Amino acid sequence: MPAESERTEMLDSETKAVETPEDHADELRLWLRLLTCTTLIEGEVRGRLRQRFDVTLPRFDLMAQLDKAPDGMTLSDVSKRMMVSNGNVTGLVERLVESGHLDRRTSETDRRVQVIRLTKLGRAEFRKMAAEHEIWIADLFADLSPKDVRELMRLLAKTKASAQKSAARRRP
Amino acid sequence: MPAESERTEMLDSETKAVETPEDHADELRLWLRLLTCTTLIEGEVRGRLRQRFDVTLPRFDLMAQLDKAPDGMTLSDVSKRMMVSNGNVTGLVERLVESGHLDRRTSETDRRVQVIRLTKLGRAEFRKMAAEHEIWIADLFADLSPKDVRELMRLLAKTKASAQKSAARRRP
DNA sequence: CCAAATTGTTTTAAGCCTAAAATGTTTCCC
DNA sequence: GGGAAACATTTTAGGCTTAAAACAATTTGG
Repeated sequence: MPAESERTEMLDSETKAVETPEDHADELRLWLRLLTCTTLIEGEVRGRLRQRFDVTLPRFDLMAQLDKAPDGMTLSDVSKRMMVSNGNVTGLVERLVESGHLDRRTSETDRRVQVIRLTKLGRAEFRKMAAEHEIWIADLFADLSPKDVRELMRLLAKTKASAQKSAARRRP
Repeated sequence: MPAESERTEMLDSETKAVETPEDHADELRLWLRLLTCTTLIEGEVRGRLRQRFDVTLPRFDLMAQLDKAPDGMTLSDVSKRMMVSNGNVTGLVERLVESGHLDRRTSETDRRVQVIRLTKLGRAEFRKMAAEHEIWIADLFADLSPKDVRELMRLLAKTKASAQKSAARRRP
């Protein structure tokens, strides 16, 4: 009679005080695997963007956000969407304005706010890159069946929700 | 009669020249979700490490590698395991030697090679951090059932293999 | 109205990270 | 043995990233 109890209350007597350190090895392994996958794919995409278009991944990501927002976005919005710090966006935008890919203007109605959008050049270049990028991604995931993809989507949605909940517990 | 053909050869006549751009939106969404999960969890872990132990995530990761190798590792080994550039490891190690967490020596048998290992201090501090870290991870994944965890492990293994294959196709 | 709180952005200081070139060492193989 | 190739690491130059502090503008509540 094995005493296996996965993720349930402990059943032995005097249970409250026992404080058995639970086994979290599986979750740890899962996290490392998740990280490996992301690092692997991200590195591959980074390299291809550099070789093929001489552009960095963060610049591409920022342009991708703006491509979805024809009327532009504020720096804060971009920062939240990209999940990076405000200061990070400031520098990134500076360089992309410099290179002629972005247009930046102060909001008429709130002078704190900077609104940025893709220039014509920026949009054209992004579209070209995005078309190839999509193919790279498809190739990187090529061995997953449509069912695998659906299932992964579902489980990652659950993962995201779980992590957000955990983060919120700490930072209410 | 829907013309849906998921991930199969195209069946229309004159097929070779047609070059229909396939739809890769699902894979793209999957990649973005994967990236979101990783960024979310990584950011959370980074913040907790900083607040709780005043240590950076890369330092923690490097120590984690060394903790598994009591006899030490070469810089190349570390670099491969962590999937970061060589130069990156050089700097990271410099700072950790400086702070007394790492010991570095030139190999007796091959003077090109630097072997690094945790010092007593480094190991002790790492163990303390790792214990809490494991709990954080478990909490971040807390809403996944054991079955979810197994299933995610399986699908991510498949993903990793697929991505590696794709990367190898490009860089033979 | 106006001080305090909030919000949006930039600045700062430090560290992380990469790709590519440079340096030093060993191995290969003729 | 000796030159070429391979290997391990460091250096370089530039960019990315963060947390925290500083600054600026707006909103809020007495």
